[in-house]
Amino acid sequence: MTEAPLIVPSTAGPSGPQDQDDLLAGLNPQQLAAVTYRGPALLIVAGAGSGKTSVLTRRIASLLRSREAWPSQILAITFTNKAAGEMRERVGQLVGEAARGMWISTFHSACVRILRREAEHFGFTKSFTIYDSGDSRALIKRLVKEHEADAYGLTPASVQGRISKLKNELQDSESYARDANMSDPAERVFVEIFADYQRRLRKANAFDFDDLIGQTVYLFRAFPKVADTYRRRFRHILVDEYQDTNHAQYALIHELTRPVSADAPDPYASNGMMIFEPETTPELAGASLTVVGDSDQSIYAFRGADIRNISEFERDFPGAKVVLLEQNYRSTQNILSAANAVIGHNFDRKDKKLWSDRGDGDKIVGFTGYSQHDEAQFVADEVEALHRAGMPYSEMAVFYRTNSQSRALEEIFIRSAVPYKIMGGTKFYERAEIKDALAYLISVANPADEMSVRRILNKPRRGIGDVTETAIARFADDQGISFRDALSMPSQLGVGPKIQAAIGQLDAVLTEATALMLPASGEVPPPTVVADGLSLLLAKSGYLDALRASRDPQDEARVENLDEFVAVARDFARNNPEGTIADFLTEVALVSDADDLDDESGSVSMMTMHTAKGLEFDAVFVTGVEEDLIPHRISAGEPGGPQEERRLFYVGITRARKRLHLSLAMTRAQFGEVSVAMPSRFLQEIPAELVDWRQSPGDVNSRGGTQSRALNARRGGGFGGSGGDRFGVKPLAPRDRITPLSTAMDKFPNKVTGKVRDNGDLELAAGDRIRHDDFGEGRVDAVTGEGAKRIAHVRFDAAGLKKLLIKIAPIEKL
DNA sequence: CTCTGTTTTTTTTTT
DNA sequence: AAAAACAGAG
Repeated sequence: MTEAPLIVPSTAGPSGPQDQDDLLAGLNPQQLAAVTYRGPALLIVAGAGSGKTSVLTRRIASLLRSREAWPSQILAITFTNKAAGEMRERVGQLVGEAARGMWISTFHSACVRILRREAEHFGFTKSFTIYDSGDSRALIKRLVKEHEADAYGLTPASVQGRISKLKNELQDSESYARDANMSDPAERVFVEIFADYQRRLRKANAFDFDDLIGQTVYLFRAFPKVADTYRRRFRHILVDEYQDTNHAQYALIHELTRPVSADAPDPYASNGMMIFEPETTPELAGASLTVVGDSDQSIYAFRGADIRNISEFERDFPGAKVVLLEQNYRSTQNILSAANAVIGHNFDRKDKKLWSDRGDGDKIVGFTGYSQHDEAQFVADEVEALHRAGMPYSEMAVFYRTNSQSRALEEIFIRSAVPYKIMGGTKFYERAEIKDALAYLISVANPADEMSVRRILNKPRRGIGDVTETAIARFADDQGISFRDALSMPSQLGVGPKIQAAIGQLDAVLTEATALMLPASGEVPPPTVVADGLSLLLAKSGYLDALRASRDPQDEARVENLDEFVAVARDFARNNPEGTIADFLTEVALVSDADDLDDESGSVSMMTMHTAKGLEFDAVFVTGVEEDLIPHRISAGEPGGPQEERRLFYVGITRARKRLHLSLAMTRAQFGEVSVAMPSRFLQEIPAELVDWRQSPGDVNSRGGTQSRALNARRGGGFGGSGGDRFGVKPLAPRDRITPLSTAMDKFPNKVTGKVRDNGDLELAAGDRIRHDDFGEGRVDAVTGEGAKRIAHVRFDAAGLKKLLIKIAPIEKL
């Protein structure tokens, strides 16, 4: 099809073509096409590191500069809030103030924004709350118990998973019940729980994560007039990471890109997936849609991402233009060759080869440790070596498959005094004390949310237990009032006077906070209300006092966390002077792991490979490259599982600009039990000549002698039996030697070396000789840092240069 | 109702 | 190994 642009880009006029020159400068022909093409639908297939963010921002800037679109007509969807912020900033650099009116956000944030405006249409209020997966799990857990569903083999986790999956497919309990085998009692109970769950959410004036998308689609379909206002508004829709959209998100995009007809058609065609239907005479054509993605980087099938959304884009949008970006501007050729080789083993993909003109670069470094601690030590040493060679810590990253793997790395990093930060894991907002604080806020903002009120009922301990809780719930039911309102009449609950007083006290605090944060008399509260209200709640409820009075050392940290949370609220007030409590809660509910990545501090980033998507670093360490980890054991059974794992590994590899390290351990402790780990099958998919094995799986085998470690056992050429020479192993330079011979199998395996130890008072000075449990004897070169963070720089006789945190290192002065 | 000690489960990835 | 769930005493 010939691409006659619907709108000719940047014709004459005050904003002439020369305005575009800087936007188009330095682009290759494909990138140029991706920026300048105009038409109803455009698919940009963007391989890793092919400059897609730059293309996307320039495309937006180009639309704005040529006056083809007002900022308010642009909706750009990114994968994380962090990515959204970055894109806003980059567009801002290109077009200045015009960047303001655009919607650049995640699917979830955009939907919250729409729902807050339109919630009243279908029985919610604009102060609805958002349940994160922990909240919905708690609710489901209660329902499972009430329905005694465990008797049918339904666990909270499985129910939650199934409901989420169904919602991603835009199913509700009724539509599911129609096709389900209802003679199976387990199915019947499941449907009941699903329906109940939905009822409770509605009663609590709350949406879960999946509802944010699904209910927005429902809203658009049930209220075409509402949908039309958004269709008229957004004329250019751009979606990043399109390969990771699920069906609900796909449907949302379709709803938004429908043509708007002058006469709103009443019964909405329920088969309405075909959007360019000729029979209506549209008053306005559908919005132009640009999607960017790479099916090789689709790693979210487990949460409903449907790779067909991208692979069948051309069928869904007939006449769509497709642009392929294959030149990689990020990595060296060695890294790309490895990536290409790995991903080439996936069979059902369009062949696509990334290439680079940056030269071969360094070889990939491989290392096999005896244990996960040994592996971590390798990473720490290598990080230090790179840092000494001039690479900032912030340009290095360590990836792993599962969050639990971070522990061993963290231990060694602390001991080696390597600055690091962990992205994700137990997130700040999932800590119990923060969730408690949030529950207090929600109880004020959305009193209908019974879950939150119940949560704070006995936090801090007020002597209110199960019995009282049930009594309150029954009273509320009988009187037809909400759980929250029942708290205001403690004397009628039929509980003892002591407990009445406790309930009355809680009610008074909540009431006071409500008066402060949501003043009845339409006056505008100062920006700091959220922070002030939060402080008030925490202080007057006795929550902080209880923590301070406790002698559990963890509670000290909890107080600090709460202080930080209040600081977050103050920060929020500064950035959003008009932000309401609902805005604050939204922001908190939607922050993701990748979002709190800020590169201003110089520390090594540690994260899962999933979190790593969309990021890049000079040096990357992919750890735990073992069978049962990557590919993960659980994925082996799932259809398409191993393929998705391979894509995940591919994502990890392609994050690296200059140096890539692949490491594994030969034993790994899991569940508190040590087991033998085998090298990942993905390792043999990388051509041997690309990898410089410092210590190969074969080497380690010949020492450990458990069995044939199956790396490459079935490959004839290049790889072979257990002979280390076949791996091209180089002897380690003494300085880089990681594992002294004496610490081989017998000493290193799985020793939890980070046990409680306090050398706080140990005085060391340059010139002192010391002995270290693992590294042997050495001489102190220098001591830096203060107090608990004093660091000894030690030159070990056998193990080379190390940094040690004096307070906890297993050392003694000689 | 709360505290303490014991048993069981957990680790796949996330907006 | 650590967190969560559970059971029983006070």
